[in-house]
Amino acid sequence: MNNNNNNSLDLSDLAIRADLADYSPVRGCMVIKPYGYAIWELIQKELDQRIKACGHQNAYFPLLIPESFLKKEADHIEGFAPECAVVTHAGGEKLDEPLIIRPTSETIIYHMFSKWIHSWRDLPYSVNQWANVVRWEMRTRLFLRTTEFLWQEGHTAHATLEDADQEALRMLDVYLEFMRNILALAPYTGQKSDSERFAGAEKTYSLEVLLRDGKILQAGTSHNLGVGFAKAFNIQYQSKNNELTFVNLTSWGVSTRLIGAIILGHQDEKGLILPPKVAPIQVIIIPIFKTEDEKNKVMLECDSILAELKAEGLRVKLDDNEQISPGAKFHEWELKGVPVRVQVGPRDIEQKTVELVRRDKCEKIKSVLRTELSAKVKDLLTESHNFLYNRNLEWRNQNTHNNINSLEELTEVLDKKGGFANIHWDGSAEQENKIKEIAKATIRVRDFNEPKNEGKCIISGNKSMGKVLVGRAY
RNA sequence: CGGGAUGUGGCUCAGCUUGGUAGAGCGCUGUGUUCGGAACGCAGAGGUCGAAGGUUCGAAUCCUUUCAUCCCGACCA
Repeated sequence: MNNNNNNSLDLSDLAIRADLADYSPVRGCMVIKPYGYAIWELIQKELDQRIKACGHQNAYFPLLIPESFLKKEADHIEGFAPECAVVTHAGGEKLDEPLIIRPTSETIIYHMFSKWIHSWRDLPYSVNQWANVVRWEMRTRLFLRTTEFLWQEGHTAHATLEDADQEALRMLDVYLEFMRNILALAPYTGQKSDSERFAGAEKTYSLEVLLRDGKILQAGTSHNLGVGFAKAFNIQYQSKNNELTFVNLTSWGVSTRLIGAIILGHQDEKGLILPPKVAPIQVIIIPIFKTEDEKNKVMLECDSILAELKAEGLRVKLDDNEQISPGAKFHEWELKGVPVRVQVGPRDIEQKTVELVRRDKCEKIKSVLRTELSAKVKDLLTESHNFLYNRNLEWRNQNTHNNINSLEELTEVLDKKGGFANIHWDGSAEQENKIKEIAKATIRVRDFNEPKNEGKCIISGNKSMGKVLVGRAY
């Protein structure tokens, strides 16, 4: 209601002004508008290819889950019960058993797995689904935490815990490659602490992105579920030596939160900066003219540019709205984060050139020869991706603080600089709680690339088996 | 669920203290001049002031109740 500040880092305001989404009449829910949904479709397309390349096929499981299913795995129900939306009435009558609107689909999928998996020959078994889920979160934020959100959840079953672990790590790697090469983001990857683990999992791995405002976003997770769910849902197979054995499961997912990661990971004071590979419009063409004669010439040129860039396979749009001035269009398309802008005016027609502007650096490239346009635009898109990725990587590295030796220092550095603190922690829940309560931060992950050097916990002074990344997250 | 704030044309808000029957900017419609970084003129359309009740000759304004939203915490992809 009262978004009257000009803080460019205000996500809700930006998402709405850039026309990605709007609030819905239901608290915490959002309407994803065409421009925002187009980003999601591009994310889906790229990720879906990668998931399928791993041998996982798509399927679809129902939205409604019997309440009793959630209760079968003790940790799972404990973790999810408070945030479930429950259907108690249907067809004008009270239901014998309430139905849960899925907050995630482990239970229904594993119920089906128990019917489908019988032999060691069935393993590994896997399925992925693109779906919506509902979690009644207390506080919501557009794209980062909405009551209903869209995601992809993959589920696999394996003979051994090691196989499951390998799969969970493989899918984490898929996400990492995707985030680097498609979203131009450089997350840390690693393992979660026990308290941050998914409800019902043995191990949870995650990707943690540093945003422009110094806060951290968990952008995706991959879980090794062990045999917990298999026991709860009785998923057993006959091994080669004819023994009934529980399977080891994994689940992994990323959501529309990735759009939040893109917005907050790349934005600047002018608005959105979309990574070229998921930009619904990669190139916007702006015609500039005064007279009718100029208009004819300029529009003819713009049409030819549009056709040429389309033929190159680029996502291009010609902004031929004559009601607003070119200057107004510059601002609008900058707000919307279009990576490359092509400006064509009478001067260009005369000189057989165009003017290019790249969004990431807001840099003008004047007098590009018309004949070199396509090549130059493609170069710019590649450069822009690299620029955004490197900026995010450097931002993360510069804001990873390694020399912190006390809880006070931890709090101070997070207050002043944000980012990640890489600290020794003794592994106890007691010290972890102090980090939460005093430094107002959480243990994000134990970074895979951090050498496992012994040290002393910065709080207790007890022995630490390696550093963990701590920070303030959304 | 605690703490804070706000509900007035599509959007951002003024008006409320000190009641007299609603205003600005932006946007929108039409039109003319503009157009290389957010153009301007003219003419228009659009509001039971979140809801209910009360006080009053009279309520956007005062009182009571209620609903909703946003921001800060606890919870989470």
